[in-house]
Amino acid sequence: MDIISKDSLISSGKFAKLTNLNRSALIFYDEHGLFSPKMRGENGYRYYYPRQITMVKFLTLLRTLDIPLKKIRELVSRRSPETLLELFTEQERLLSAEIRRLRRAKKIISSFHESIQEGLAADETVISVQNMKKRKIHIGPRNNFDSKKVFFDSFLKFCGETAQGEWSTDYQIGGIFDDMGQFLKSPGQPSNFFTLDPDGREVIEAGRYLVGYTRGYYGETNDLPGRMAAHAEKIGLKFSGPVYNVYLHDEVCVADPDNYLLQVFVAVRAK
Amino acid sequence: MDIISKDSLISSGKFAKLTNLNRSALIFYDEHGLFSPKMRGENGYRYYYPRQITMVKFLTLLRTLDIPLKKIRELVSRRSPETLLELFTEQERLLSAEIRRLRRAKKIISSFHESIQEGLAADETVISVQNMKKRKIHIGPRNNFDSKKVFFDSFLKFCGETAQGEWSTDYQIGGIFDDMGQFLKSPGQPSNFFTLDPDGREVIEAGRYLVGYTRGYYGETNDLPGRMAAHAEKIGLKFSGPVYNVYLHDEVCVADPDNYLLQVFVAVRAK
DNA sequence: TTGCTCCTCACGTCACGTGAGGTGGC
DNA sequence: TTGCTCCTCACGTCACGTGAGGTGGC
Repeated sequence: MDIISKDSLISSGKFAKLTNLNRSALIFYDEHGLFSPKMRGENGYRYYYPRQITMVKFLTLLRTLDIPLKKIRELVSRRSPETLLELFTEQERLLSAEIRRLRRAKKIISSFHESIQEGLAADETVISVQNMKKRKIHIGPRNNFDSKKVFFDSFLKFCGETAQGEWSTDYQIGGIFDDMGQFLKSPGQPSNFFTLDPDGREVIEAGRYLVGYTRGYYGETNDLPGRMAAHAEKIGLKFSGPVYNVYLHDEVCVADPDNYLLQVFVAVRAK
Repeated sequence: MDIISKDSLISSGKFAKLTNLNRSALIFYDEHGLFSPKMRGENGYRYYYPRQITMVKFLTLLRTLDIPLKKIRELVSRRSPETLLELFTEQERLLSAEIRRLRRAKKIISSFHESIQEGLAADETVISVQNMKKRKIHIGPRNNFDSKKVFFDSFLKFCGETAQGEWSTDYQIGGIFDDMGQFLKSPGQPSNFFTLDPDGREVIEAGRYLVGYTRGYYGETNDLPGRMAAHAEKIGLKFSGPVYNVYLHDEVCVADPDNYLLQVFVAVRAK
């Protein structure tokens, strides 16, 4: 209960408890000349005085604010209201930036979470018409699949270029084909890559889409293009606008490349 | 422009640029068996293949989400949609907790910012009536200033006890006196300490307060109590409710303890 | 005497970043 | 020949946390 010693000399262990600091932190500060006990016993014991709590409060406050010890050390002897206001203003900026970074991480998680779950719920055997909601995306430069370039050369180039710019390449990446004709002709070669970036400039419009799924490595669409075309024909729909390819399951959540889950969708209208 | 080599072998430097990773990170992953180039030249040069970008994207995504390499390593071979959903859910929690911590740090900064600026604007020579806004606080246990206990013993005890509980001792600390009589009688011995914690249970009510300032170390009020009593008498006000002591400038922003700036305020009414 | 507390090394953490010193390739 | 790129050590970072091995105090 009354852990304050009567003669006002406090051992390192007790002082640690009172200040809610780890004893090793106290020793660390002592060894690094930041904050030392007022007294040492003959046996080497560290003894603190109650009023030394103010220095501990100073240190723990600034550490709580993630201010590095180096800055704290510089500050100790130069403290002034003006210096502190300046430091706090700057630290506020750093904290805000870090919060933004973490929020972005959370957005990325949500985005993947949604895709992975959508993938788990998908029935690969079925081609169906679905209403899709509007999504923002960032579209990369037009791909150039000449005779020598293959899928991964273009993909790597897209990653390199988005990495150079301010665009995040962390969101899932998909491919766009100008129209169903192009997708049928060269299904492994999208005209552009895009990321499902919620801060992107471009959009995938909300609307009715014909949706199909297939499994396989990047660029492999198996018989899906043909099946989608046949299905549309059968139920009397015609395609409109670009064809989107999105990997709901990719290297992020599947170890075997042959099991990547591709979702293909394209807007449809009645004929 | 075309940094993709024609034979699809990419040196570590080029691959680093394409993936927007530092070359040293690539080497680090290689050395730690997380991700290695598909080929080594006879001279030891690392050569990557374009399709290795998928592994880099996997790694950088998870690192962006602040997932430690240890977990990533465990995950690599056990990836599945379910595992990933679980990991993401947990990481979301961690990120949220960290965001809360940083937000709290920002709140603390704002609080100090306000106090420090108020202190800079204060005129110590003047006692005045001011309208104060409502503030939330957390009030500690009642102090026990018996014959042997001095200011810092009580203060330390307060810090120790708030540290044990869920209360933050990082916000500024002030003292409360039951009424003006008690403050006049023993101005260095507040009946309770409190923190200016915006998540506190108790409040300082909004209203008209008589406000005075003085400089000095903790517990030193100089002639302020008397001056405040005299001033109230002179302008025909009577005191109501507790007397609050708050250090606008303390060890956080002032190196010399004799320059700590104390603000004292107490609600007043017309006689 | 038995715990409990205190001490001082010394090493581990985490994911790289940064030279130093030297070599290979166009 | 001159840069440029690549290599391999090896050490630094940051603020402690965690033993190991031993001693002091009630």
